Amino acid sequence: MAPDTVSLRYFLVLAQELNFTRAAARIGIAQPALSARIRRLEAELGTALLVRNTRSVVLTTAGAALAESAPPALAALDRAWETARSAAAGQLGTLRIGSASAPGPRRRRPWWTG
Amino acid sequence: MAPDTVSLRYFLVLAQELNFTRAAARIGIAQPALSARIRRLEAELGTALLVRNTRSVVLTTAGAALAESAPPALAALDRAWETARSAAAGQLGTLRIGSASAPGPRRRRPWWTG
DNA sequence: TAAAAATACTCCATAGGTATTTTAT
DNA sequence: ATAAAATACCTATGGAGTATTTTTA
Repeated sequence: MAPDTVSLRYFLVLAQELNFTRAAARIGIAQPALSARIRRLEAELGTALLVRNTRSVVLTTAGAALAESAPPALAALDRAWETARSAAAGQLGTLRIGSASAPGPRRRRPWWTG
Repeated sequence: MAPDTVSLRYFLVLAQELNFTRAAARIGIAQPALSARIRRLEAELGTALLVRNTRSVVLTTAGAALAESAPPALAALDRAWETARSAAAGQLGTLRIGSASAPGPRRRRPWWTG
């Protein structure tokens, strides 16, 4: 069974940064917390995702494969989630015509959006 | 952000059974634990997924939408997970020709496979 | 020697369990 | 009266934090 999505999303940030300290900062947790997450994730998978020492962090084959295949799956999951939200909204039958297509305020992309 | 997949999978079992007691038994947890899970899931989503009383459990529009859209997303996630596993195996370069296509022992499908 | 990951702890929130109560037919 | 969901309570574990240590270029 696939792991909890949070660890997976953390891993994807790390796969971009290839630096635990920076990735942890970007996510907003402490570096040891990220280390622990990744360790648990690897334990669950049964394989290393990254090879690290104090000077470099590189993806293993498994890590690269996951970094490539996970994002679309997570996106699909997020869409499913939003589908449920909008279905609930649709149920109410409320349609604000005036603001429906008006763009909202610009926000900085959160860490979990790749 | 989409929730942890465990709650989502529990919900999908419940959406099939439409009975907390039976769904909990099928999953392998106690009924109150499932009730709590679903309550938290609904809180996170911000909408009810099911309308229940002691005599009936029915999906809301949001619940039905989620029950429909979540399975393919979860399947994609499981595939991503397996991809990483097999990439790791591939890395080792080990190919047992004799048993590669031989079917393994038959197992009962676990609860999370729909 | 400096930068970065790992380790060692402490703390709290979450999720599970059992026992019991409430509710609707 | 009964079946099923909800509530109450307790416990254990996971995941976070801070402080420190280890490692290697």
